Parts: sequence; C-alpha cells; structure tokens
Amino acid sequence: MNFKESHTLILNNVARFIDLTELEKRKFISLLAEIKVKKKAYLMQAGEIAQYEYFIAKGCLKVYTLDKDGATHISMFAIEDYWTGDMASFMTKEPTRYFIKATENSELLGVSRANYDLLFQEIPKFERFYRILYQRSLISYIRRSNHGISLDAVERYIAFKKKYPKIVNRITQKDLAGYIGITPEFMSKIISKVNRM
Amino acid sequence: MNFKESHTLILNNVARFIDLTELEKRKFISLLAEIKVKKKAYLMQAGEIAQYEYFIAKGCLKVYTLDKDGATHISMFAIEDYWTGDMASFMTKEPTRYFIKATENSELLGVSRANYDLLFQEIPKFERFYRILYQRSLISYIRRSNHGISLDAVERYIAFKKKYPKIVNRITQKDLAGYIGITPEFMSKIISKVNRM
DNA sequence: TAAAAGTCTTAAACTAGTTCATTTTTTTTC
DNA sequence: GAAAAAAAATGAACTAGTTTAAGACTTTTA
Repeated sequence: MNFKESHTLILNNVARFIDLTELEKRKFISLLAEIKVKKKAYLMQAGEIAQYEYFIAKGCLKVYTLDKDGATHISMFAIEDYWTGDMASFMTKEPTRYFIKATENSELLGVSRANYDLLFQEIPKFERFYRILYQRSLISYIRRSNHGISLDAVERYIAFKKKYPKIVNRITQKDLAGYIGITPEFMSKIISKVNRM
Repeated sequence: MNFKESHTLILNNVARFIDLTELEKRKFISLLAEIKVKKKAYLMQAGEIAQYEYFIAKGCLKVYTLDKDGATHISMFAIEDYWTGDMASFMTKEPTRYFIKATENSELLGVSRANYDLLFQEIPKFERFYRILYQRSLISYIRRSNHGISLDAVERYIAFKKKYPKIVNRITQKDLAGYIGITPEFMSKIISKVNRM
C-alpha cells in the first residue's frame, strides 16, 4: 500500500536520522494532523499557546515577532521539508510571542502536544529523531547569529541569496528586509546597487 | 563525610533538576576534573577541539569570537554556578571558533568527552539533567536574541545592568561594550550620559 | 475589469553609532 | 613604588541605515 505525497515527504525527512518498520510508519502517520492554511492566514498568533509542531509538505510561511515599535522581525521562512513552530511555547505551554503566517497556500502535518508524548511511548526511536533535530537547530541557530555579526546589510543580502536560493524568489522584498534586519526602502536601494554591480 | 566547597556548589546546581543518592554523588564527583586558570589565561582558543564542558566554581570568564575585522564579540560572561564551553565543538569534535579567557583567577570543574558518555551509562538520571539544561539554554538563547532586537545601545546597557547586577561590577567597560555590540568609545559616552540622568 | 490595497522606487534630511586621535586615569608588573 | 601597559574619557569628522513623503507599478478582490 502506498502513502500519499505529504506522508512520503515526512517519512523521507524522518529517515534521515532513524529507520522505521512498515508498522511504525503507519503508526507515525496516524498521529499526524493534516492542516491547510490559505495564503495570508495565520497558523499561530502571539498570545496563543502553541498546539502543534509543524512539518511543511507544501507552501511557504513566515515566522515573525512584532517589536515594541510595531516593526516586523522575521526569524525564519519555512518551505517544503522544513519543521517550524514555537518549541518553547509548545513545551512550556506559555503564550508564544510569534506569528506564523502563510505567504502561499500551504499544507502542513502537525504533531499535537498529546501525540508528541504518545509518539515517544509508542516509538521510542523518535526520542533520537527529535534529539538530533533539536541539537542541529541549536547549533545552526548559534552559528547563524554568530555569522551575521559584523556583516553589513549588502553582505547579509548576498549571503541569504547564496544560502537560500530556493526561498529568495518566493518571498517579497519587504519580507526579506524584515529578515535581514533593515527597512524595505534600504532593501530596495541595496538590490538596485547589487544588480548594477 | 563532607564535600569540598566546589563540589557542594556543583551538587546543588545539579540538585535543581535531579535527586542523587550519596553513592551517585561520589560517583559524579569522581568523574570531574579540577581545573584552575589564572587571570588572562585561556581555557579555550579558536581552532582547538572543545575537550570539556565547564562548571564555574569560582571566578569569571568571557566567551568570545573574533570577526573578520578582528573585532571582539562577547557571547557570554560566566561566573560562579554557570556552565560554559562550546557544546557544538564538544559534541561534533569540530574545531571551535570561540575563545574563553579568564578575567579573574578561576576554578572550574570539567566534564571530559569520555566522562560525559560514562556519566550517562553510570547514572542515567544525568540524561534528564542535561536535557533540561540544554533545553533551557536554547529557550533563553532564542529569547535573548529576540529581546535585544529593536533596543538601542542605551536600552541594552540598562537591560544588562538589571539582568546581571552581579556581573556588571566585575567586568571592564570595554568588555561590556563587546557584549552589548558597540565600540568602547560609545560605551563610555553612554555611561556618562546614563549617570547624568 | 475597475477599484483598492499592497509593494517598490527614489530622494532629501536626519541620527545612532563608528573612527581616529589625544589626554587622563587606573591597573599591572617587576 | 616607579615604569609600563591597559582602560576610560572626550571631541570632531564621518557613514550606514532610518524616516518621511510621494509617485509608479503590481497584485488582489469584488
């Protein structure tokens, strides 16, 4: 029996770190919620408690906070084969400060808090999967905040294009500015400058 | 039988998350290396592979990287009762990009890579201890990089004084500038401005 | 397919923070 | 406790990025 496309994707993602039997695969799939969000809809809003950890099967979303002046700071863009959510809120059940908004119609697979605990009981291998996933997140998080340091906005823009070529063409210049940490006006100047080079 | 001061300190630190029997305490202590560093000496330098995770029993150290222009970016100050090191290098055995330098004569307890693995074998409770320690590190790390956003240098300085009153008086203005992310000259201006307020 | 809403561009005036250079003060070292 | 080294203060000239404002272009919606 075959799996539907989104399930094949998530199984391949998991297979990077652990091997599952056919039975375990079925069990895992049975614990996932299928979630669709239309472009411009929110998956999460500040003040809520994160109910799911999300795997993106299709689409694109932006994860961001609003600062005290109401400016948008984008912390990640999530596309196919990425995991997203707010782990801190998901674990501690404190309200999140994040917004997650779809920038395209998107299809996600969600692991609820209850099923997350159940998953470890039923298939202990997943302890390993999430340990590796989180450890890698931590390392890349530290690396990123260390790397961006001392680069000016042009260098950060060029580095982003190089590191995420698949994402650049799917997001607006304004959102890219929100990720890079500059105003949309300055982003516009940078782009016309870089293209002239 | 009593423990020496540094051992009492680390046992109390561990007791925040797990309970150990007398026997387990002895075993744990036996796996720790005692390390002393003089003021201005390095505990770690970029290019090396991190050999230990460190618990600070006494003293003060700064953890920093040098950027491409040779400027110092301090990522943390570690004082008594803190853990420090470079977890990424310690785990992956890749060379670190960090320097750790004592700003006072310091006494540390170190868990070596070999003893770290042994610790989990001998006292599985420590899986839980480190899971919680790392999870908290990740959450506070994300929170910190999110919080600093949109604050100007004066606000970041005031926030630092409020959050780490014990540390402010033990470090130089120059090092504080390296943590806050500004030049020592501008730090000097900020301080005279804030004191005049 | 017209109107509305959002995005992008351009430009001038501005500001937070840097750079460089010099002097004073504090700390370290022998 | 004198000499050397490092840290702190101050000021003037500079720069990367912001702000504000207005018009052109694109996308969404009804």
